[in-house]
Amino acid sequence: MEMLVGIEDNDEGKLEESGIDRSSSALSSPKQIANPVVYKLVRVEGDGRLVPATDDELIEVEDFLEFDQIEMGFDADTGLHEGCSSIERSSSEKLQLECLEDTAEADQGKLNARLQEIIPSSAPSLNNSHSDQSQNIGGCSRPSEGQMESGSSTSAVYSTLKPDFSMIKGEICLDKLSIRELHELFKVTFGRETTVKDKQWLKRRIAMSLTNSCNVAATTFIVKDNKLVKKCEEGSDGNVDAVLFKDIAAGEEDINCKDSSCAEGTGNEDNQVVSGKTLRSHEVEHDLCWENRQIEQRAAKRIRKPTRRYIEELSESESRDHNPRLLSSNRSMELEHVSPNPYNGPTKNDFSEGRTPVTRFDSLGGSSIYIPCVSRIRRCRPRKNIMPLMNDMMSSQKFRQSGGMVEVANSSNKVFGEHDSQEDEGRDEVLKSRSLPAKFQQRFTFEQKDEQSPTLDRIELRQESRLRKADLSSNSSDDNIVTVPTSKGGMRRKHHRAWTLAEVVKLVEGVSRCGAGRWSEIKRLSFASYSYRTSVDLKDKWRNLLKASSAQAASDEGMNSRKHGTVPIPEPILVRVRELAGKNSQVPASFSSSKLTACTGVADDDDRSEYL
DNA sequence: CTTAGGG
DNA sequence: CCCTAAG
Repeated sequence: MEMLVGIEDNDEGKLEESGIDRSSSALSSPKQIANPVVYKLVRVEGDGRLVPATDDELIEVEDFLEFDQIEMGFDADTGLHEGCSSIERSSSEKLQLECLEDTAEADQGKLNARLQEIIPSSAPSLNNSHSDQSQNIGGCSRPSEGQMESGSSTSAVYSTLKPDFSMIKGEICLDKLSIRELHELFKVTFGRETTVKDKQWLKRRIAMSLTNSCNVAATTFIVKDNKLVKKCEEGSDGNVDAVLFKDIAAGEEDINCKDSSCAEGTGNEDNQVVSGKTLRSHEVEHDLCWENRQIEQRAAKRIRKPTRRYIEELSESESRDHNPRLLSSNRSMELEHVSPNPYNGPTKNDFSEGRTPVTRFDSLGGSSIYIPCVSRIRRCRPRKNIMPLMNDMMSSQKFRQSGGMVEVANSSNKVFGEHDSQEDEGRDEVLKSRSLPAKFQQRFTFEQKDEQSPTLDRIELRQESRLRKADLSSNSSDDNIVTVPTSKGGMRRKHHRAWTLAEVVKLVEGVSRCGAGRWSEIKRLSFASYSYRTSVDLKDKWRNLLKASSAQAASDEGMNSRKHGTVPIPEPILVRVRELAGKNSQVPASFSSSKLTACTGVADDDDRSEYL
């Protein structure tokens, strides 16, 4: 014979107090179970029927309970627990009552319904319902496990009602107990009467007492060797049975640390549904509280449904904050999946591929290697990073579309390695840019329009191929990014990035389009893809180009191509630079104003003539 | 912040 | 490339 401890929602006697009408609400929704819980000791017959416990049995149980109680009891009542206890105590009864209503509302509907079905009246009903109950019971005892797996969160339907409250096969399912029963059990356990109507609270208390643990995740307990072992809760699920069990579990969860939160039950369910995270986080918190108080740590994870109170708190203070704390402090399995904000997850993912890692490393002070990348990123002027990123994406896409240039660039990159980094950055940026689809698209189109003419690209390719050798040497050396300590104390990355022909061409084009001096513009338009080239860099490069062009002009022959050491800039480009320089000097204003349209047209013509 | 110029 | 002054 097993004794089941169940909570019966049915007891309407308590309803009076709660003032909730179960019949109406209860059936419809579990949430509405506000009723008081009565504990009744029931004996489970071999056939699964529930029979009211005899005095003797009660006594036995009492002893049992008392025993545990002695050990743990004070926790529950004494209020030794810090936060929880105080809360419980001070507010417990009143709050609980209040809570009960709320809570009851939520869960109880189901419970009531089920109870009614299964157990019309607390004791008698049990008997009647035994068939179902028996199964349930079985479920409770063992099923609880299943429940846990399934996950109670979804529906914390208390409805579970089944006869579980009593011990079955060594298990005690508090969930099933009625308030009266719970009260009784409470009395037995703690040796005092309680006016608390909150089933959850009662269950929790009892459970705590029984388990000598603060962690009372589940209402169902397994009694082993006179010891109660909590059953896990968890499961929620789809099966009916599972649901029942789940409900139970849920109820218990609610019970956890916060008495005050008792009301949660009801609200919790909703909450759970809404956001598992929040709930869990709360649960965790509660758990922590308990743990702290009692220092008892049960490996068992608690799944706690957030109470309304919690929810409110969360909403106010931000569930996220709580979560992290919880996680850190209390690391429970559940938390992991729940707690992590979706936010983080996604973010990580996004970044993981791209730059983020690098950045992290940087922040960490990780390897210098990564740092460079970061620095590059940083360098990008535009906080508007998005723009650059977008541009990068655009450019890359564009390149791919166009074909030639890109391919060349890629190949060169591979060879040099330098480009690889570039590409990476580009990717990263792209990743980042995801967030701005609209802009991106706009940008993209824009870019396409603006992009260099195909001809140019081809030329660049050719040149690029030519240059590769030179670049190669230079690049390889260039790639290295060196960190230099700054006077300020900060480390400065000095990364020398050789200008590729493609970049030069772009620069020239940009200048032709926007005019010299509009570096930021050029940067945006033509160098979006090169995150590491800042407007300043463009300016500097242009300055160098001018010098080179003039020098070249003076010497007449392109020195560039010949000298390995020097940057091999194709003559056409230099020529063009020269022209642009002249133009700019002559009519900078016009360019600035006209920019794209006028400039482009003119510039293009010039450019083409040059290249062609 | 972007430019311009010097180092 | 970096740094800084200037708009």
